[in-house]
Amino acid sequence: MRDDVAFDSVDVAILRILQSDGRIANKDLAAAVGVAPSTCLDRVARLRRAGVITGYLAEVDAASMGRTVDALLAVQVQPHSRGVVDPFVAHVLALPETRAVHHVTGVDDFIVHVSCGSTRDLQRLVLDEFTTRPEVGRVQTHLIFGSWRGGPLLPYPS
Amino acid sequence: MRDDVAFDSVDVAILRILQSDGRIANKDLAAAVGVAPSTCLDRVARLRRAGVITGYLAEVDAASMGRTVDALLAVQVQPHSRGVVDPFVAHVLALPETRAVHHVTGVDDFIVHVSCGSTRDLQRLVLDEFTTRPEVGRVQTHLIFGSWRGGPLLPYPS
DNA sequence: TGTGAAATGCCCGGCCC
DNA sequence: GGGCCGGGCATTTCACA
Repeated sequence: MRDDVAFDSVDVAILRILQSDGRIANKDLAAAVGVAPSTCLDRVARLRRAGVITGYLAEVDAASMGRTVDALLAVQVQPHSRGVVDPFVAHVLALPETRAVHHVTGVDDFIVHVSCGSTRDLQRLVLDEFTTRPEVGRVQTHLIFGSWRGGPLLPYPS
Repeated sequence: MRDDVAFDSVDVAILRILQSDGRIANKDLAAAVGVAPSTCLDRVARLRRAGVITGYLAEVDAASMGRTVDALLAVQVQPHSRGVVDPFVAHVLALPETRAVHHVTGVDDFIVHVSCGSTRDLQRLVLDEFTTRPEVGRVQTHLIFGSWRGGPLLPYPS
């Protein structure tokens, strides 16, 4: 990012491991990538400072949080101007059900990923928080049967 | 998950903080939620064992990895049977550009989030890895202008 | 919840490429 | 000279009472 330096094989190995285990001990990470612990610590700190690693976070099981119904909402917004788009995004991000918002090209303007407790909660969410808003046109609800995460993000082309 | 025990305010506070800083020192986490470090450590281990916390991971800046073009691909698959769906998902998950796959209801069967290096790479990806496959029907490409993540996942209803 | 031993993180030096 | 390696101390973790 700030440092547009190329990554060597050690950096790539570090990035791969840290994306699947963000809490691995530096000692173990160093052993896994084949450098001394002090060197490994320096590499990780460098990647962090350069903005390549943006943060660390715990992943939480949605079902444990009472979220059994996931959906993608395809939303049309009118007019498609900044004065309307920015408040809409802010409103959606403030909802406790919102997992992610994507501003996209195509017939629909936004794809919103939400997690609800039931289909009834989902219905309430769509009716009370989306279709009631004046800037919101059509809302198409796509229930999610299942989701999978891709592999770690590595330098492109791989 | 396995332990369907209710969360108290300390658990919720822990889960909120860990979802934005997965590498916080146990000592600091304990101070932030207002319990002794030993107690806090036990709480976190309990949440981990119960399957509420599923893991920890580092977040990586997509631009640093050379991914400047994100898109959502809406894919129709025929026939919509397990014998076709499972290999399709496996194929998509094996692509280095794939960030996430959602199996959804509606006109389209899958929404695939991909990160490419350029629009040219995106074109290649769609043509070589999706539309060439016999089970894949229409593929609609929605470029992503911008994305936002929702807040931490907390017990529902909040 | 508080304490203590073991382990870890991390700053420091010198060294080699 | 920039990055890599090993030593030493402060900090943290984690089992125990």
